[in-house]
Amino acid sequence: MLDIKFIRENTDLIIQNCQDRRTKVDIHGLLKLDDQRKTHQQLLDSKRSELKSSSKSKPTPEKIAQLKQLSQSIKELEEQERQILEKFYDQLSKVPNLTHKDSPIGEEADFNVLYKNMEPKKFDFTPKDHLELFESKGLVDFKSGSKVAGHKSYFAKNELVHLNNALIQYGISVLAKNSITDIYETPDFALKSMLQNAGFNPRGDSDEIYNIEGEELSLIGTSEITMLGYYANEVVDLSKGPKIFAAISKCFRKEGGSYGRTSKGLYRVHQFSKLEIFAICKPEDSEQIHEKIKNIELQIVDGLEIPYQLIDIASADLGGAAYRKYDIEAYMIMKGDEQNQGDYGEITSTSNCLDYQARRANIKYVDANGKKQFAHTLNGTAIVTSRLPIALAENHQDQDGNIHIPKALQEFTKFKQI
RNA sequence: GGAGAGAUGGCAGAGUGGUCGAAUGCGACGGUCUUGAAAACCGUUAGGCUGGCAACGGUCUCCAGGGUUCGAAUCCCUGUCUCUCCGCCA
Repeated sequence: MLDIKFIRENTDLIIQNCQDRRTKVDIHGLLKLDDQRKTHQQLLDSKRSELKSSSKSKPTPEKIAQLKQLSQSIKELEEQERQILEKFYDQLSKVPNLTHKDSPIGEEADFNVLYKNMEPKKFDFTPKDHLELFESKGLVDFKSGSKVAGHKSYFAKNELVHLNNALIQYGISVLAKNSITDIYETPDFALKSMLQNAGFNPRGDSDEIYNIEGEELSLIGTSEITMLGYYANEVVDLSKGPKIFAAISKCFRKEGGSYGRTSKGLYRVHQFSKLEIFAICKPEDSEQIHEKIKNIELQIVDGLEIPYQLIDIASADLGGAAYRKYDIEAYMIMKGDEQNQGDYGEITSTSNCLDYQARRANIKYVDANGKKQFAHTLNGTAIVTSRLPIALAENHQDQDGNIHIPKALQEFTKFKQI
């Protein structure tokens, strides 16, 4: 969330930003709630003060009757305060983060293409999509997956399992080359309050999040949640530089209502594994670290020899927390239509959230003046199973339906092709 | 899963109904002393919200949420976590 004082002092900017982000929030209403909150607090404080000063020693019986009344009115005021605060924070948390000056303003499709590594291969045969390729080799089984775990679940088998493991190991090795050696395996579920810290809403009818019945727990959609939680309410020591981690977890997503060609096969599934990059840093370092994470992602995908485009996400598609977001989209046959052989589909995403998440999760560091300040947080995908195998299979297939394993991956698996 | 014990400031650890945001010790920081350091001594040492130009105030926070009471770190209930014992288990 943003600082209410900042919103007050930059109201026009915030209102414009909400428009750019296609987010409907009543900023003037929010400021009124803030006024209400303050006035109410002053009233409550003065009542409390009165009661407190009378409670320092035993009062006379006549006095007690008065104090009872006072105490009662405080309870009523406290109840009102709860309601005001609930409304206030509900509204405040809807205000999206600021937007980087270079992020394109516009709808989801208005992203900027920053870089393309190569032209997609022109196949001199009709290329298959990953589902055909994997199913023909018996490497993926959606039928059994659905039987066991419902729609869109699957069993990965044999070479695909080895490929997934090799990808993770490959990702870890690239991170290590970039001096990211701290690696955490996180819980795959977390308290709902932790999801909210990260800007997810596990309450109500979520289309995205699996809640665990009878528990205050949800399955995580990304280890960003657990990593943020790890540092929630902590003062992080950044005196020796930023904290940059790798985190491994399963990711669970409901993906409510997504059917059809563009989410075919492994593209949109309920469960996958992810090697994530997560960073906490001082405000002055976050842009540079964002570039660094982006470059690591490029290295990873370069090594896989997959055609891709790097895009700067447009304002309407940034979500609530990101200040700037880069996605890498790989060329995929499955994304094609009658006109095009294939098209680009997201495989990684890295966000700079500034102090938006840290403010809610209360993650601080000590600045040069010894003052505690909110840190900046960033995250980015290193490796994601399911989507990377799509890109590998569809771009490295031959006429016989074999999939060639790129050289960089061969170090981590015995297969040269599958 | 059962039985018991516990959760207090950066850390350790007092505090079982009123003047307690909280003794004491350690650590940290500042100062005196010293050529410098150590020791000793003196002092400072939570965060949020909020009022005020400021000086300086108000209030909240002793795991969390409820409750009892004129008044709660202290009493009651629920939950979370930690430890010990038993059970079960990879």
